[in-house]
Amino acid sequence: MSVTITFPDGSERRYDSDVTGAEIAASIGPRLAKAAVAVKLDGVATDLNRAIAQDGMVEIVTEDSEEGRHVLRHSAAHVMAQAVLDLFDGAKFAIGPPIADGFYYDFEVEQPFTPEDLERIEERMAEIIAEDQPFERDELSVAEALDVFGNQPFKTEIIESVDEQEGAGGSEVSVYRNLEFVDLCRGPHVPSTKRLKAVKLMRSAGAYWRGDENRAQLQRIYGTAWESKAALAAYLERLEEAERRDHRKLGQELELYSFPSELGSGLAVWHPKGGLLRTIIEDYSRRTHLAHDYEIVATPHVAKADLWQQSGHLDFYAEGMYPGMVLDETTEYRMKPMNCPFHILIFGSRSRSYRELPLRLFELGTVYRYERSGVIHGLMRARGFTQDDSHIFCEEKDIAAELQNLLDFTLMVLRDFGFTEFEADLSTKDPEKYIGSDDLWDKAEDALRLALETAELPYEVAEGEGAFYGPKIDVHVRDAIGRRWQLSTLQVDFAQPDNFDLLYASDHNTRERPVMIHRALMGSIERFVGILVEHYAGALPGWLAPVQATIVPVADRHVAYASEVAERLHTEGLRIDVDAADDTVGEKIRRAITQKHPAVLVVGDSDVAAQTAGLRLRGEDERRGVALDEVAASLVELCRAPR
RNA sequence: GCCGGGGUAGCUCAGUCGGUAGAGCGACGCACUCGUAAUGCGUAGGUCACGGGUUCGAUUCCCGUCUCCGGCUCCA
Repeated sequence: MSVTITFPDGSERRYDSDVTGAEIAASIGPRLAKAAVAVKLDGVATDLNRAIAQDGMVEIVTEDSEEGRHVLRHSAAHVMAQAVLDLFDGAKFAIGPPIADGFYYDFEVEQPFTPEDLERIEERMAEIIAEDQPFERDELSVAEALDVFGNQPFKTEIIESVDEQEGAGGSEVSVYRNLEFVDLCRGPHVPSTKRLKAVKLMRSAGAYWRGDENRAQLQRIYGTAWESKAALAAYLERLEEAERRDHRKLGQELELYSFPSELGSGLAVWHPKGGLLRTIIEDYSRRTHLAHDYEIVATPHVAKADLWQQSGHLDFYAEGMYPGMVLDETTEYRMKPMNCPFHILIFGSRSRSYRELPLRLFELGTVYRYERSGVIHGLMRARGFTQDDSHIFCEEKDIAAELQNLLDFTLMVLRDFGFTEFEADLSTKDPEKYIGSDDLWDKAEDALRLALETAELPYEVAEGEGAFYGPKIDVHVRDAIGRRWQLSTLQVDFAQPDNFDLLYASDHNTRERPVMIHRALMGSIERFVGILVEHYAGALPGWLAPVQATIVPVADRHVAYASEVAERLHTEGLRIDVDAADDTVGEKIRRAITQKHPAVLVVGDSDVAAQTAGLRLRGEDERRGVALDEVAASLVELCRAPR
């Protein structure tokens, strides 16, 4: 008997029946055999040592692919559990999947793991790996499995719930053994533990069983595993790079903002340089909105609780709001967690005509949300922040055109700030929970889809993930080190116009309900600044840099000339500092560079004589003796705002 | 909110097995007047997060609060 195997390139080979993936890989080449960690048979990943009994498509999964690393990490998770069960008597193990860049395993143990425990576990894992223990697959009946895992309550629960993800499907469950250690698992795994060449434990943390905070709190250990020591080192370097870019650290070093504990958690103060950066961004936001036919409004930070009752926020969102302030023992006020009700009141302040629509109200609106203490993270997740928020009131027939324009506007803004890679999520109707007619939903979803396709934006549909009041698009960007951030959100809302009984007079003089679009492009100014700082590692482009150039006088006698040069450049609208401190030239240059200023000018005797300066642009070598006009032209070009 | 780990000078950190503390950088002063990523010397600067307890004595041990970090959960 023989089987015909088809490869991804379309070629075919015949093998003896019951050939294994390992043998197929070996028949193709020794390098492939060495790199193989699993095999995909008709798209389903399985172990290298399983016999293939029928014709099919075969793809060898190698350790340097994402799928291959997945296998490595899954196997590493087993080895970690094995080590923990070896070292900690009575430890119960729960689940241990591969995740992006690593893996984890959850345990129930007497005491939380200490850093020293992690070292011991890592050492034990190294021993297990060195022993080259084979991973062997076995299929057990439910009864057998319950017997094997009799003293493991989490495993028992998985078996009883017949969780296919964890290897328990139908009447059989699959398990993997290496030596005495056995775990429920769907596989596949590497053939033996020695294939794990670069494994490192990262940290431990609390986590809930099944992610449910009402259930047992387990101890999770995170680890990472890679195909080689070099790949592991590169990953650790990436983590360090992310740490170097941390906007909380850079914000302090560059004197942009801080979080005084006297204010309370999640509340930032903006120092002069950060305040300037913010102002530049806000000015950009206002002028581009005005240019796109938005009208700027302003609204207060508090409002009567009744308003939030009417908008529904107090029913659905009370936990996220600051508590009430009762005035005169009768009236309760709340900090605003959103701007929409205010904009709605402006719309409803008088009768509206179809001639005014779409009516686009824009506000840099500062809102306050009582985020749970554990989730606060610098500017990324704060309790007070300013949205570049707008509510667009339009006729049903205009939704498509409006969304189209809006998405174009959104991408323009994101590109202006230097982002080039975008991905979107389209969240659609949850058939269980929605308001508004199916027809309206279909129209809105079609309009969102069309807008995405016209903009050639790659997107994924999140089926049923829309809010009950309408579908939405979220736009994500990739930053300089490949991280994904959600920035913009465009939401269609069929509910609030109803809640507030908004009407306009149509061209037939009938009263019609407008459709509302909520949208924020940067999302929150605070968070946007945080993301920019991390994206640029603090080295902001010229137009955003609070100080665009520092002038360094070589000696005291050059300070006057330095000030003249600064004056000259100020007239071009440039933001220039003169560093007249009593330090060496080297020290002042170092200071300007570590402060990430886009340009440094050095002026000495020869520059005074020739009306020139030494010009050193970020990342470039210095040019000596550049004429001031050329310096000015060069800096103006470097610091030009996108619009 | 939950689990774990922290909070010592402006910053980064060391230290005190319970007897009220130290470095580097920064700041300030003096000298130097200097041409490309740290000039030298000196000085000041601390309720050891806050409140309570134990103790002859607490920055150190215990409890509580605030706050930060890493996760979990959450982000209408």
